[in-house]
Amino acid sequence: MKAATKPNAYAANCPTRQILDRVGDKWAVLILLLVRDEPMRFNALRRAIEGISQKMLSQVLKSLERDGLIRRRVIATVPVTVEYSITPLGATLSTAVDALRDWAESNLKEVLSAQRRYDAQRNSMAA
Amino acid sequence: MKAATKPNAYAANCPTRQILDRVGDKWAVLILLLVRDEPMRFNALRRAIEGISQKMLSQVLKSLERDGLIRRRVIATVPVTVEYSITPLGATLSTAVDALRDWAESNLKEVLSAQRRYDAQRNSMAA
DNA sequence: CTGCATCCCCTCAGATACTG
DNA sequence: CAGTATCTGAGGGGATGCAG
Repeated sequence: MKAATKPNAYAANCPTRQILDRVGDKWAVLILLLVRDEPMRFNALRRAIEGISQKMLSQVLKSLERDGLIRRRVIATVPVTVEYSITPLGATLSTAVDALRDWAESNLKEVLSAQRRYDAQRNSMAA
Repeated sequence: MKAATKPNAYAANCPTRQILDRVGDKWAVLILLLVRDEPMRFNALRRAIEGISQKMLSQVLKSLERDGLIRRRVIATVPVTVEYSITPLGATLSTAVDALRDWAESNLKEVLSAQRRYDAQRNSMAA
């Protein structure tokens, strides 16, 4: 069809966008950062991440495993134990995510004040 | 209630999560990277980003402006011209986003092959 | 303990039509 | 050109109950 010499991130079909979407997932990034520090069990993750439902957790874990970012290891105990850990691939991604989180923590105040300024502006308009 | 000494990104109320969510937005990042290269007009953005609706574009532009990441400049021509450009704050964020996009482009193949492996595994199970 | 299946709500985003 | 307003469907995600 078209011989794109380099990926166009703005095209709908661009696979890079798939990755970006995954990173944008509400929970995926949090899970990634948690299991990077140490392998974690299902319910440990559930407790660690405030507000996540069991359905979402299991769903996101599955897709992260599918993408090769985390590893699922079943230990045949009674009852069964399942441990999630990060893969080398996932570790490289988490580095990029770190940069993002750092930015967020560093610039949070500035963003919040920009929001206040914007809202104040709008309110004075309305009045 | 609790005297958190440092922000807990896993807590529901953590404002850092707000930022992460914004970055995870399907369109926001694309817009940010586009206007960073050069100031762009509304319809130029619309054309550049395949698949975005005019409603979403206007909505995302507004929230990016609210966050202080882009700047909206109205030029009093007939008909009116509106130009969107990146702010210094937005530029620093876009740097972190670059790292992410680079990761995506570098590791896309590996992710896709991990997905294929995972799916093959599941199919053989089913059979 | 670690999940899957179901129900169900409610938001998000696309389509369409209209305005300054 | 640069938006806003309204309607509507699709689906993301929570709650609950059951299973290996």
